[in-house]
Amino acid sequence: MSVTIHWFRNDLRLSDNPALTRAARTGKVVPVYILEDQTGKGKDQTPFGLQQSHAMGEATKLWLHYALSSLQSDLQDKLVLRRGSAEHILGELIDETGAQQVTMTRCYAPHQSETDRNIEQKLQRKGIKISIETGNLLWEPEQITKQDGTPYKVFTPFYRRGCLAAHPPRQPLPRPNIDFYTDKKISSLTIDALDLKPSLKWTDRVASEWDISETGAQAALQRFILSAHPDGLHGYAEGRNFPSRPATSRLSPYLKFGQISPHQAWYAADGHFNPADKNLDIFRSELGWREFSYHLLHTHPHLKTKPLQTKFAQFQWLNEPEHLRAWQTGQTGYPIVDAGMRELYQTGYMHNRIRMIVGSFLVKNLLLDWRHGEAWFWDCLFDADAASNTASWQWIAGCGADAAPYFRVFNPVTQGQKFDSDGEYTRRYVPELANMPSKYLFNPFDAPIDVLRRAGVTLGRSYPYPLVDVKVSRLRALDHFAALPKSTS
DNA sequence: TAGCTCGTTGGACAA
DNA sequence: TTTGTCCAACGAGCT
Repeated sequence: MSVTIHWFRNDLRLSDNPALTRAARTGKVVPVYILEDQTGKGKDQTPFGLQQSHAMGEATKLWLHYALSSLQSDLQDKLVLRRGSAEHILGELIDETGAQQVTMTRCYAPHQSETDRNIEQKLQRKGIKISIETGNLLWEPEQITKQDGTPYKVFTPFYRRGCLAAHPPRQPLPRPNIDFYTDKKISSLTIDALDLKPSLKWTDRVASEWDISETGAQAALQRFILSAHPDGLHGYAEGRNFPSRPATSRLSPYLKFGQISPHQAWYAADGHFNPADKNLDIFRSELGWREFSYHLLHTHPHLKTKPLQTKFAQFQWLNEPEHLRAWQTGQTGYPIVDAGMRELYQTGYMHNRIRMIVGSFLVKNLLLDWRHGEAWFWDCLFDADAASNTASWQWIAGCGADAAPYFRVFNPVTQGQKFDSDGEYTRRYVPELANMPSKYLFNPFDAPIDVLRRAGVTLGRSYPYPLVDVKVSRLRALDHFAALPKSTS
């Protein structure tokens, strides 16, 4: 009897899981999830005193709790849950089950790649076959290079000439039939014993906004593909810019945990859309951005802590903890920024356009280190991903892979007027401004006193004064950025 | 090697 | 109110 251990990691799904399919084809399967205690490991000290570790954020833990619970149910309660070092636990399980093979999906975070290499060597020495399959990226990071063999640094050529010209992504696989290895002596922890659910009050409310399961992921994808214009893929090119509309896929957390594969998302519109449809093209290019982030992380393992453009290492960020706290808690005095930061805290998610606005505000208007923003998102966002989160923060800070001019600074007032013109999104998350007329909703500090009075707003009491003036702080940012040395890495 | 084009998402201001 | 132009400048990527 041939026994294979499938080690679940960021591939918490049964369908389109090449490594699990391989295990199922070989014989009996022992599915295992190992919670590796990373606290205190992989710490990376930045020059600004920011402690950045690879430990899971609170939102990640909460999502994982529910994701494992649904996976356990999908696997008919056969998922073995353990806690500790993966190398040690895989060794234990091999001894207990007599498994001759381990399958797993490739992960790309630098600390994971290192662990994988060690485990691969040790298992091979024991005569165990190990299969690491590509399941979570459409193209392997090292596979896409320029003609001279070096990695791309600009998205468009990476995606158009690199990815699209290479080969189409493989077609998704069906859910395999699994013959489980069963033995009462194989012990497993309960999900509660993994202690992933933070004891904070917000957790249940946050989790109730999502169906955290593989089925939930597929349902989200179907809703997005089949929704009528402008609330789904049919109106994606334009609709995705408006935070009050349900016009984005909201697949990011599912992709992060592998409850859906990018291949499934890539091909889901086939049969419903013209292959040349602009909306489909833009949606796929968003999947391309995810690939690009992994490509950058692969070529720059210190992406989380070190600016990709080395000239930024000397940048003089301000040290203003009260400003950081006001940004985190949605008390900056700029309603669109505060709405975004409160959406993040209340739902574990933030609309993409709003992410750019709050990011630009932190880095450009407040001149605070982008790594503070990255760390806060890492803790609060369900979809916080080792590649996308860091690459995107570097992008908005201007120190990453963005060739655009440094003077691009988002104006939180005009962005609000443009993309939330009726104020629906902003009023939802900043209810103390619910009665402000739209004309002054995004800049209540400009409103005449009688307008404020009628809206029941007292600046400094019911809603804060702005932390900084956007015009003044924009010019200050331009000065700082212009002073950077010309030559770069 | 030289030269050319282009770069996810912008803002301010003038006409 | 809308549209066009400039900001001020450079590296990536390709031919």
